[in-house]
Amino acid sequence: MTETLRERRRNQTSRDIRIAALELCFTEGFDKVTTEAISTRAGVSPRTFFNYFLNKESAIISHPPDFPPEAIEAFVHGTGRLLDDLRLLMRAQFNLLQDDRKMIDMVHAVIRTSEVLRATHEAAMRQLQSKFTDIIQRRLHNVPRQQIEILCSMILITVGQVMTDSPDTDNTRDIALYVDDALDALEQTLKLIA
Amino acid sequence: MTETLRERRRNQTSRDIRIAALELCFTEGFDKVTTEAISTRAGVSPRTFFNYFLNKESAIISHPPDFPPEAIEAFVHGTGRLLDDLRLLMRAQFNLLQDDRKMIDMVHAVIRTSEVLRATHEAAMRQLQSKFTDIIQRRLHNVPRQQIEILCSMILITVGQVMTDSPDTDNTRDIALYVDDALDALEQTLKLIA
DNA sequence: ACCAAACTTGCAGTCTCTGCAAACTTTGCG
DNA sequence: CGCAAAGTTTGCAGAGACTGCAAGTTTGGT
Repeated sequence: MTETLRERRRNQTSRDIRIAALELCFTEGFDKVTTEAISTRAGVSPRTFFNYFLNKESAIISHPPDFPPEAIEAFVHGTGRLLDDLRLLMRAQFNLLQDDRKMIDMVHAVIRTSEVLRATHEAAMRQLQSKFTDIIQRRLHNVPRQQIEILCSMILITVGQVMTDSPDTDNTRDIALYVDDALDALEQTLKLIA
Repeated sequence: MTETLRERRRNQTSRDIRIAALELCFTEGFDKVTTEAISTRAGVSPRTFFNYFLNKESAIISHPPDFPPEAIEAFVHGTGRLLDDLRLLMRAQFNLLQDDRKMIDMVHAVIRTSEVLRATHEAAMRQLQSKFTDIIQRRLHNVPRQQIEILCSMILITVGQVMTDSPDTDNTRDIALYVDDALDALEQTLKLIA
């Protein structure tokens, strides 16, 4: 088998805690929910909560998946317009999220209930950004890293803004459409400045 | 007189705490310093610390000053290239910081010692950003707010990146030069995409 | 069935932060 | 000056996040 019993248990407990946290925070707001309440609902001791998560925030915010390797290669060796190829790369990434769509929307709703949580979310995004920067750098060897960092910030900020601003999702939309909205908004903005 | 005794005392205590916090965190790192240590060094009780500051972070991070009104008007009714006029506006804002130059550099150094602090700093920047957006919106009535928000994010992110990335300051440089560096980097980046 | 490694739990303790009430200070006023 | 109102400081008790430790339980391999 691919997973030992121990691993399955561990994943299950982790999921239990995450879901307990998400459901509680969705109704009560992040700040009103104690780690004790989460642990109880998840059926573990408060101490165990901290064996799984570094802090209350990380039970809600999880790291986004990596970019799919084949999409990375396609981008790095791509020959299209930079923004168009970026769009493809990001769609590939977003498609990985399709399955957790419902959870992701809940997480975004919960993020709106707390400044701390928002900050944690942004920290997670920064990690994504650093991977993102590395990838773009591979395509644009000769461009100074600082500029690429700025470019990445611009893109991720825009995606974030679109995802939290957009009126409550109808949930039927393809999640990758966020990427399109964001990049369109970005292109409009660029015209503004030029 | 312009300030009553009470007000002067209050300002002085606030400054005492801020300085105690900054000095301690500069040498020990934000996470190693307790609110008790800060209070003791500032010569007040731990309870008083929280009468002055909402939390440990806010003793380090303070809100940036508002944009000077005359600079705002100049920008709103300006006729130059958007980015050039923005540059003037931001320089005017940065010039207000000139006096606290030394403290600001320390704050930036301390921010690097803690994720939490960085997050708090970004939250403060977000507030600036919202004022910034309002100002630009006044000049560009007909542009959708979302695009202006993106524009502001881009600029503030770039400034932040320049300020934290730039090799340790020589402290003699005009602080407003950060604005120039940032906007130059931004313009370079835009060329990349076009 | 048995042992070692992995996991869970309780407990005691540190730290941030809040509410409350008692003591003290400043201020405005007669 | 002297006194009341308003503003401030402080101590104390307590909630809640989080850690280290040690004792107990479960699992995986032999």
